[in-house]
Amino acid sequence: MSIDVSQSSPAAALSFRRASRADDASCAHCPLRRMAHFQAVNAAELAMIESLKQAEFEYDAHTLLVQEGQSDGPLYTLLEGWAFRFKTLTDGRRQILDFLQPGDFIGLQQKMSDAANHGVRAMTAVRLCSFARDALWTLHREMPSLGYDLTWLAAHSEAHVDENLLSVGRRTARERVAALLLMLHVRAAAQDPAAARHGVLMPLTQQHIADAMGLSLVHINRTLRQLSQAGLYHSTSAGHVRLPDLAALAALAKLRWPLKLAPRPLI
Amino acid sequence: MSIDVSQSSPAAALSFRRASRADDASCAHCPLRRMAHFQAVNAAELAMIESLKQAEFEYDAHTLLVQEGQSDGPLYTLLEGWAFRFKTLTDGRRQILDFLQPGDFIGLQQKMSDAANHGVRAMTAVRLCSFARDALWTLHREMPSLGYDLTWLAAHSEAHVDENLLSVGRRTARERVAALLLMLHVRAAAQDPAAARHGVLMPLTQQHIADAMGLSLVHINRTLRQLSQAGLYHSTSAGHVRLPDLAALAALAKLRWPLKLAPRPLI
DNA sequence: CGATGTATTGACCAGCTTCAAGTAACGTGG
DNA sequence: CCACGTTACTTGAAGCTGGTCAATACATCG
Repeated sequence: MSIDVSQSSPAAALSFRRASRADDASCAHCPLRRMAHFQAVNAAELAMIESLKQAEFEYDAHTLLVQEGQSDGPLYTLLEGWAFRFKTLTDGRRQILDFLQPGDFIGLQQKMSDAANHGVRAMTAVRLCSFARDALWTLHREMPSLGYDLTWLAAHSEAHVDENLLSVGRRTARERVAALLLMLHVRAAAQDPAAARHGVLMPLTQQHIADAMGLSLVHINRTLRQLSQAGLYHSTSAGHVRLPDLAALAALAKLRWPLKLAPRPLI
Repeated sequence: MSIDVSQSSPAAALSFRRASRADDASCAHCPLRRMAHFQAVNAAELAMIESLKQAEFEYDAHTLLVQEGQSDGPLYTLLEGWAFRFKTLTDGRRQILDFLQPGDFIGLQQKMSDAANHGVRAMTAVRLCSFARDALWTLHREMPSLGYDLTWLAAHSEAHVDENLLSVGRRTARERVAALLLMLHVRAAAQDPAAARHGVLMPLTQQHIADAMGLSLVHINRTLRQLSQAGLYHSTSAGHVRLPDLAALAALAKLRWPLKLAPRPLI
């Protein structure tokens, strides 16, 4: 059983720092927008996004970005680093719902109800772009194309959770780990296709994998070892992961393959 | 292991019939709109919805409404009956993602990508309201308040999957069944608060519960029996379910309680 | 140089699956 | 009206997947 105690840990509570708005924080020069992985925007859309942007923040790894049950939580776009969404049971058992990578929107689901029904925690140091509280409605009203993008993001966020639910509900431990590594690898590689040849940076601990796949830490360890011995998984230091045979992993995971990612809207 | 063979079953393939547009199928008189459970719309919004509505269809129980991988699938609002969304592995194992009740939107996620990444199957006879293929973009463009509602629906659909993922990943069999029954009961009761005193109509088979909670049919049977003997669950004939002590079930399921449902937008 | 977080491995066992068989309810056609 | 097919539900027995407990190794870091 995995218990989430980090909320009450003083280290986690104190481990954040803020950065005021950087000098060149304009959305036009946002490095994410240069990636082919993200959809292009026109000038009007860019101006609208810019006008709703409030500031950039930086937080340390392990910072709690959104608390479960929090009302009137923040609205962010993740610019740098990884985070995860999670839910806990009343006795503390934690389930990771999905992992967030640069470009992902934080707080959309929560703004649609009176309180957040999941928490969000940074896995690495993160850089965030924060938006005005009423940005969602403003986007819809003033710029329907961006409102449409919000629906797109919500739908695709659900698709990630759908895939994880399929894994946790119907895949064996080996299949789950293979599927998760594969999905994260594809998403991470899409952000930097060139560098992905030699492996991809995936700042996961085995505890993260366990909490995402509904398994115990011990069993994840044994399963990773199996995959490693089968030559399907190789992890170097500092979270650098190489998956030498993606197709074999996909077959093992009973995953439809190949997987092609559509360009994402970026708000 | 649960294998989904029903796609290839001739009974399922032939078991649908269509109904042409009914005489009084205007949205203004839609019985769903009279429920307090759904948000009110103004005249302009109602006219917009009406203009995008194409026809009403009726299908028999077990009909496949959306096929996994289908491109250019339909866009429906479920008016009557229950359905479920599901995904399958390449070897046929099936996971139910969530259950759809009247008022739920079908096809939103699928329209946001080039192909449906999940299937939808009717559990009972269903009545559906179908919309034009480009209705999503039209709604966003012409009536931002309804575009916002679409985002709302997508976000809340994800919340259901989140809850199921928490169950499947971190709850024991007893807790999972308790949580599922409770969530479905609350949603069903919201549709007809008056009738809910004496139990609620839930057209679930034990196989559905098994496929939704990632357990085997046999184990669901034993678990339901336990709950029944504990006096927490009572099922009469024809899928009428009574949960005598909701708070006790919630405590058993480690679910935050009470659960209040916000009024849903209805498109 | 302890302190802390992460990874690793062994031993034991329990929750759940699988296999198997049988009952019950219902509709359909002879 | 009964025989039959179909679907849903029930129960027992055996065994496997993965959990729990425990101990150790290893790294980083203030």
